[in-house]
Amino acid sequence: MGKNRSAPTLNDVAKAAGVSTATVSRCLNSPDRVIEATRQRVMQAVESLRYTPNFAARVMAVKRSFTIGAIIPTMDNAIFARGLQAFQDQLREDGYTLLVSSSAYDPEAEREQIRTLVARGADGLLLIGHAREPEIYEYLERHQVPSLVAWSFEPDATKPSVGFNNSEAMCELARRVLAAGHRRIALISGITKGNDRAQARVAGIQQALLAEGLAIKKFPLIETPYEIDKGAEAFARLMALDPRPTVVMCGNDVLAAGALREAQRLNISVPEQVSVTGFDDIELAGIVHPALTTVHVPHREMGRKAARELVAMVEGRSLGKSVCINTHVVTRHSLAPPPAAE
Amino acid sequence: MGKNRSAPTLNDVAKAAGVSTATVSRCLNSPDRVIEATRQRVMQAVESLRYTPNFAARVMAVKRSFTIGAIIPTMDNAIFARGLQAFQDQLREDGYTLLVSSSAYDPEAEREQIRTLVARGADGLLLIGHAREPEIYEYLERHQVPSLVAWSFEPDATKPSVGFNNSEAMCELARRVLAAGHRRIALISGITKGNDRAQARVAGIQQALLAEGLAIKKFPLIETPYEIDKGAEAFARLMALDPRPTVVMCGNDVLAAGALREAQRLNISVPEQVSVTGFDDIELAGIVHPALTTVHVPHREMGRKAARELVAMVEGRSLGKSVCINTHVVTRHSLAPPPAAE
DNA sequence: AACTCATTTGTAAGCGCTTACATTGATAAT
DNA sequence: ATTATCAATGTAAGCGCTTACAAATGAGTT
Repeated sequence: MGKNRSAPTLNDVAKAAGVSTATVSRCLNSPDRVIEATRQRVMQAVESLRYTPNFAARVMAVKRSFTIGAIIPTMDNAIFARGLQAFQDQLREDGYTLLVSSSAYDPEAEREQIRTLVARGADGLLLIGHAREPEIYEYLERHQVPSLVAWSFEPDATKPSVGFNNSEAMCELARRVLAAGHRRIALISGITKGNDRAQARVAGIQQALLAEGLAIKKFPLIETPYEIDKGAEAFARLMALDPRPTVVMCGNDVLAAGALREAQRLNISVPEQVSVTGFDDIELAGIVHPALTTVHVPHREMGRKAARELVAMVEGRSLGKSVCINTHVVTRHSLAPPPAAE
Repeated sequence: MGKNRSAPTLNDVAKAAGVSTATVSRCLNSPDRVIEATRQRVMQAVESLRYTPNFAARVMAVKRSFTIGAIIPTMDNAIFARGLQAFQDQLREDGYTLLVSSSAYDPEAEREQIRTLVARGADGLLLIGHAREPEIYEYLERHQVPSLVAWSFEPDATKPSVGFNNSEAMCELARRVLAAGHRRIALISGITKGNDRAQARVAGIQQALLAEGLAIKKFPLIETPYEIDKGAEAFARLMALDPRPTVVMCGNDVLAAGALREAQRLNISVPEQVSVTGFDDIELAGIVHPALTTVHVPHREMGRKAARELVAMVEGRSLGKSVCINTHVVTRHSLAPPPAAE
């Protein structure tokens, strides 16, 4: 019959089933508003034509996409993977699809991606961290796209957030470090510019120091991208310092893993000679040698809760409630008292 | 002025600039088909209204979405992250957006996702591995969506593929293992059902054994999901065997990392008492202790090349050419000759 | 029997954009 | 002066779907 080679449309199905397009649409979207007999006929046509509704057309018609966008700094390492997976799982349960893109920690790229996602009709957006040009929030406002911040908890910020208190978490870890007897602390932080999580973690350490009323007002601090090799490099530099720090706290587990690798290369034994700590408690933390003492972040819980809240916002059931996720220090083997010799 | 609260449309811009919608559209899509003066006026209107074109509308009008979909088995660990990142980077360079979703190694879920992506108007699809119901390929055919397989290379398969020869790669590694003197080999494989990569890797080992003309026709084999804990578990079971294997080859680095962790817990020293090998050479491989002897897969290269080829297919410049990516064994410390004592 | 009301289905408008085609006005060629 | 040509812009159809509203049908009420 020289059938048209292109994909079947609602119209084709309607013709095949001998009904109107409206009826077909109803069969697909609210089956109970159509009588059993016709529904069967329509469904059969759908089957035999292998019809798949055109999403763009649907979006245009209903002005909803059932899509949530997420812009994460990177997909390259595992930091965001677990939380995002949970986010997606919960979203799917609620009937939404996740669109992910990564900004490579570049604010300009992030802006671009936000625009793209909005243009694509995302019903809501998940953003990582609060630090962002106000203009972006304005844009989101104007386009009426609900958005939520994760990986950070700041109830007073512009946007609601589902996350954890980075500074407090790190502060707690620092307290343990101090309690172990360390006084010469060094820090390998992620790049703090435009990254409120990294900033807060540094601040957390300062806070702990202050609280102890110690004379230590400053400590060696290296900022570097969240990459294993960078962590290794930074560690080497720190070890060249005189006096050498007795503990190297790291902005996350990836940096810590790098530090550990370098320690091994330099024949510096951890934790006997130098202690190392991480942050995140990703899988890596339990695998490296020695296993990392780090801050455990319940990423999955965070992901799920963020999804629930964002969906509630999208569906108009919430105006955006912030949720604080509790972290805790997990003690493994990379932190021990400093060497006795002074 | 009681401005409409909803997002501005092409029409709004047109009015604001005092031109027709066609002209605005041209300014945005083919600026040279419009005179400088009007363009400026239009662009200004775009700016001041903070206009973002509606993607769905555009897709409907041009029947192209400049979107590529990818369905990967999991985002939960790093196996696919690097390659996918490279895939995305190259795609962006060519003006396409990537939509990722994960199937959790579930064929049914994958089918679902494929339909979703097609409905969303993906111009092309990236699939992992060849093993798949023919019905799916039929569906893709019917919807005229070009698709490409990655992480596997099989020039004779239904779909073109950009990947590597899993069986040959593993065979080469097995040869090294044999050359080191091992005869009691055990394998921790991923689940082979519906996973041609896992199957091929097992086959590669069998091949190596056969080629050596050895009497070893079978070897202990445990299939388990690609998770660290599962790798650890499997390793423990293998160590309980009598006679105990002198080497445990693993289906990928994640399983190997688990094996290593368990070895440490059991106080079995690697490689002195038992050797362990991985596959993939993800970052993890260099960090664990001892560092893994494994198969290096140039994931980034694969990602980029897959993107290039798929875009070429989408743009009608190619009918689908398969590309083989070369892997090589990287020698680190987890593989050594078996203990001398027999 | 006449009427009301609910249920099922159909009709057609409209979502925001692109683009084939029509129109306009200016310049060049005759 | 007249006409052909071309560049810049406008007009309007249509992409595939949903849904407000209308129409038709049938059951229950009085």
